[in-house]
Amino acid sequence: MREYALGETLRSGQAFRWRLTPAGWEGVVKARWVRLAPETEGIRASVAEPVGDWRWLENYLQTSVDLREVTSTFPDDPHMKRAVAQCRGLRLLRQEPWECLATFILSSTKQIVQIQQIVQTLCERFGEQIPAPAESAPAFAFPAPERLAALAEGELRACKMGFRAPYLRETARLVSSGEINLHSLHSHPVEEARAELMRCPGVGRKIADCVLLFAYGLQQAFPIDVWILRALQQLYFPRRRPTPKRLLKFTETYFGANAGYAQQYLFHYMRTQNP
DNA sequence: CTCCAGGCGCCTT
DNA sequence: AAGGCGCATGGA
Repeated sequence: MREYALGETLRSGQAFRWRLTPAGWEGVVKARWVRLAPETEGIRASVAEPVGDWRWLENYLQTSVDLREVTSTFPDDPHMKRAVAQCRGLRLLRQEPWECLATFILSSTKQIVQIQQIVQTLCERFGEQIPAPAESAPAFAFPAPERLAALAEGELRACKMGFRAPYLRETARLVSSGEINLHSLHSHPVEEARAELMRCPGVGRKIADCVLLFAYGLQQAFPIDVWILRALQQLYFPRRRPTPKRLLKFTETYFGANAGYAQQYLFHYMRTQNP
């Protein structure tokens, strides 16, 4: 593994369950409690129970991705150069599809801190408790779709998710019933996979693209949220205001083979720039 | 107080 | 097709 900006990656708005403690970043991956701490050579990982095979974590963290190779495919313009300089070591995680889909349904018109709070409450109330060190806070798996589908809407609303509650509940039902199969999306063309995700209520183009990128690693996905919209308009279209359709076409052609990665660098660049 | 947040669904033109 | 608006909730 080469450079890895662990803290930047874990709190860059991709995943919402990582908390910084004096001992490191604590979170849950594939129903396992994990603590991560950066070291001079790599990342030190602690778990609650012994594991022999670490591929689940290497895959989640995407440690084997060569970032220089990725960023070398970015367009050669001053904005991307600055973004790359500012985001050195930033990576895309590879998350579990269900958790990613559910948490991004909860993300609409919410600030990242708020999303984290909602997700934490949801997991504490409805997730299975999992082994964690005694000195650590109790840990919970992300609730299975079956569990959320069986809840009353009011139980979800009590987690402060507001109007997103019926969206999450119905999506949980679609997934748990098998009407939508998240495991089969890997083998579909990206347009089909996107359309399938968008069958879920509360999932439009932006959230579908987040799931395609953050859970399936599809680099053709380029989520356009308010931050990216501002970035594109300010950096690439300072004079004219292109239509959303035109803007989408631009992102599909301009950012290259790792467009999804470029999007995450732009997002983080915009959010960490001047106030 | 108002404005906005990693949007979406639905209703008008 | 394109634009406007309401939706819960909380922070700035």
